[in-house]
Amino acid sequence: MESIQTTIMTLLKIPSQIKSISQVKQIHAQIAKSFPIFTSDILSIYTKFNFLPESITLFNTLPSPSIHAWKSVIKCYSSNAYFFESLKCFVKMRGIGIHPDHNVFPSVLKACTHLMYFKFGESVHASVIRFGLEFDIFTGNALLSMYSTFQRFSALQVLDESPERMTADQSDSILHHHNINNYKLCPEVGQNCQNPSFLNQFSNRGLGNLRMQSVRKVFETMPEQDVVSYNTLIMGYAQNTMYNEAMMMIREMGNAKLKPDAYTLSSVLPIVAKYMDAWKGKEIHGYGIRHGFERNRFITSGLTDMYANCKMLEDSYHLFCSLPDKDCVSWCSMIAACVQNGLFDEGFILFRQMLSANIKPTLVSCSSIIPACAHLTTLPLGQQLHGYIIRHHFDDSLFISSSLVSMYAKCGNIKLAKCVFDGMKQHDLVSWTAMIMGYASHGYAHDAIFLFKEMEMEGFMPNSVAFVAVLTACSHAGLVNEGLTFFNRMVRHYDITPEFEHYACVADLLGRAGKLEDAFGLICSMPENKTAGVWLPLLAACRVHKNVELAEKVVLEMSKFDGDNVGAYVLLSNTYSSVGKYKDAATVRQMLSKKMNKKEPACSWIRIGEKVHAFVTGDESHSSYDCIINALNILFG
DNA sequence: TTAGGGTTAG
Repeated sequence: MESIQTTIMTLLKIPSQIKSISQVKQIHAQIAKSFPIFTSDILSIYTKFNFLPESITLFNTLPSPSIHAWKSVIKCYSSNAYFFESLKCFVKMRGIGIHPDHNVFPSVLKACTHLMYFKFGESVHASVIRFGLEFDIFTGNALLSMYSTFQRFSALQVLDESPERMTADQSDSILHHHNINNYKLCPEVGQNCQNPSFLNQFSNRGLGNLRMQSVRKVFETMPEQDVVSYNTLIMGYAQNTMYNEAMMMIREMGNAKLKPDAYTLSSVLPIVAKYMDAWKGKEIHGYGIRHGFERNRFITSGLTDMYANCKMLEDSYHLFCSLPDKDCVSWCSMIAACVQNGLFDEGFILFRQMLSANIKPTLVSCSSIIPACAHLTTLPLGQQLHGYIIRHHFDDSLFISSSLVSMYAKCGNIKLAKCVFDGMKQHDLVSWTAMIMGYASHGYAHDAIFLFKEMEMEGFMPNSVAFVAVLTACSHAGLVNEGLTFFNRMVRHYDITPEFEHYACVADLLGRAGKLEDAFGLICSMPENKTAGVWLPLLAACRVHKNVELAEKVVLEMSKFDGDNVGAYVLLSNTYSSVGKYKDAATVRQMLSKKMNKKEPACSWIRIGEKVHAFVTGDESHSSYDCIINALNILFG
């Protein structure tokens, strides 16, 4: 008996010597029989292994759990992502008058952060101050993380309702006299963040800046900061698109003699990707290799994404291939890299390879590959994916629904697109825009405009993409006044700087309506990006309205940056022909035939059944070539 | 004891 007791005492004093959960269970069984006084120690060992069911069962057998037992179970709940239960336990503990300590607050604050319990988190902060633990580095870091997360949603309230202004008695009474069930998601955050007016609020970068200042204040009031403190702030800046500030923090980190770790690198990579700074990205990659982070999953996925964003797909793929154990995120990063760079077939090949490697598609991988179905107009594949999505209950996701709406619209089935849109429990700006664009591309301009106005009435503030959609609708339907009104509202009311796409839509709209000089003037007023995409529709309009003089001016403008544009010469030649200037048309055609040799011919294709039929200019190799030509002759009379 | 990845609309 004595020797068993000695062994158990030794193991309990050095729990790190216990190597498996079965050993814990053996010790537990022995202690439960002989030494119930050690039950609390066994509980802490169960929680060390994050073994939740055993921890809870054991905890429930304790007649009056100690602070040690309470904090073990609170931590265990939090570590297993049972955040609500963790907070309930914390409230119960406070309710019976047990004082929390520096071990328990980080777990509780983590639970508040994940649940987005904004006001409850503030009360916990007040309690931290009441117990004099605000200078504990772990608690401080947990607070920093909590406010950094909250700031993305409603951190102005952090500034206005700082718990530092509460008295100790106030904070204590909050945690003593409330019911955790009253702390459902506070209205500004969490699931309800789809609330449009709220979205509008935090889409403003200026406010985001102000919010991060409050997080920075928490950082500065900490008596000391470690790597976690810096990383938390850097992540906060990065997630708030305050990239310069994030980079500044890395420099400050160096001044504080702290070395960037894997967390730091994975926070910086999205910034480098955003700025398409491949040189800096390579530098980070090298630093990662030198410091042993080469296999870190967060870094490898960040690098894959960064290289893809910098249009260095080969580097992305090389890195991806070098990974010995690819998880679903590795696959998804590479698939998304292909799809976002227009390599839709390659995206599909990888998707199939992922399935062969027994990696099941997740919600995210599904939403990455659906746009490939949309662009390749492969409806059967898209429908198969939709079936999979329904079977796996991914269809509640806004990402999934928006991509499905877009896919069905692009594949020609606007009714199914509307069906998915109407079936959504809630909409966001992206899903509204997908549906508006669907209507616009199908020529249902009035439906698109109606939906755009409905979206505004619902309180959503349209962004530049939503305006592209509604302007496309106006352009396709020739709704000149409506289009110009939307364009002006975008600039004056919503303060959105027009981009290439907006100019292209309006120029096209004016051109189709015969207001050729207005269209020319608008394009000339563009500050940059006067590329072929914006001139060609005007040139097409010149042909329709037989305006040779303006067509020549347009081609002259285009020759300043794209002298070999075949489309421009075809349209100019056709414009000459339309007014009977056949000699000029022939001259342009001669020039064209010389340029054609330098150009890769365009290709179009159609899917019939399971087969894709592709056609290239001048290619007569298709087996049904004669039938196709006969059919075309019938169609064109 | 505290911090992190891939996704949707042009």
